[in-house]
Amino acid sequence: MKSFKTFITEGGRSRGESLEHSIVTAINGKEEKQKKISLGAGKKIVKAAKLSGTGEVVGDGGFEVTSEWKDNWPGKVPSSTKTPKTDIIIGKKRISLKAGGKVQLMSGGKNESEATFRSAIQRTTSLDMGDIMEKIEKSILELSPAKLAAGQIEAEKKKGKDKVLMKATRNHTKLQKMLRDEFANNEQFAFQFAKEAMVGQAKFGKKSLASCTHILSASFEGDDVHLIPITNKAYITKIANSVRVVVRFKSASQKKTIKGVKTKTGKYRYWSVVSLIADKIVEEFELAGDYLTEGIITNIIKKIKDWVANLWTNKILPWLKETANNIIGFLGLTPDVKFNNEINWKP
DNA sequence: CAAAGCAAACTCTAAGAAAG
DNA sequence: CTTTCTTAGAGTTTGCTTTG
Repeated sequence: MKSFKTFITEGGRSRGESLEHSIVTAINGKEEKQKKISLGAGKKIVKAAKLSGTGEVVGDGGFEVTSEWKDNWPGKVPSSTKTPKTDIIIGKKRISLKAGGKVQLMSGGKNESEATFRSAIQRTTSLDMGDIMEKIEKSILELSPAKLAAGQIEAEKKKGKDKVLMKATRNHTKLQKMLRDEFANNEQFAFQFAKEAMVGQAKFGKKSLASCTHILSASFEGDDVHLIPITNKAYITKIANSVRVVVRFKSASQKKTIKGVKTKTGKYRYWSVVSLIADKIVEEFELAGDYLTEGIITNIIKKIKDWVANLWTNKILPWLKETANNIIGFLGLTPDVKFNNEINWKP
């Protein structure tokens, strides 16, 4: 018989968390049935991803952020922002599990967004970073910290009376457009921003248990399994290119406890967030093809050989001469991957 | 010890797209 | 032309930790 407490926590567990437990119990011996997860899903994932070693589910507590990250808060970094990217550890792999179709990579408030932005900028060497980046940063700094509105946010927006709320809303529109443009036009920036949101190396440090080394994606049924090391630039590029940037409010109803009963006051607290949403993460894997999961170099060479064989004579040479970027674009890699020393260009 | 603060899961909705 | 399906976008709830 399960204790009441166990019953409660199981009920309260999200589907993603349940799948974490399916996987971990599967690899540790006997898979335990989880709510909303069919028994066997964990085992299927373990097998398909070829996982080995002992598994554990990583809890929330006890992770510290780097000083680079801390700088973006005026005082203490709130512990609620310190959720690790790693969901489960199996053997030496620190795995972030992305289950189901839609995945939210981040949904950070002002300081979290600023921290992510800065870490991305610092890791971007692209030259075309004009004043747009300054504008974005300024806009991020204008994001709203939590405030209290008279009623529900949407209704207050319609009324238009709350000046602070209206100003913040205009800023959201502006910032969202700038970020979307930048994601579309500056591949390096998009890459670094999305990577940090997924992996957390700047936030927690490379060696921290809270930053992940692998992304594991699967359906809740245990199908469509992909285990990708975060060193796979082609994969992160794919995600960065398909991610949707959303700048918006989050809100929560204010509650007061009157004589032991929680009652809504009618007011709502709201704050700005920057979200990164990947809609069809599994399909992205399929589209990206097998060079994601297999030896990347081998497949690049194969790809080049096929390509060269077909097109060398009439198209390639002039095209190649035009700009090195064409090669990079074709391969779907980010520019700082060095590969041309090792490849025999002849078919 | 209530309230603030926060992320993430969960849920609803408006509006366009597709089907009948 | 009407109904149904899909989905982008947004609000709500949950479950913590920290603060005053």
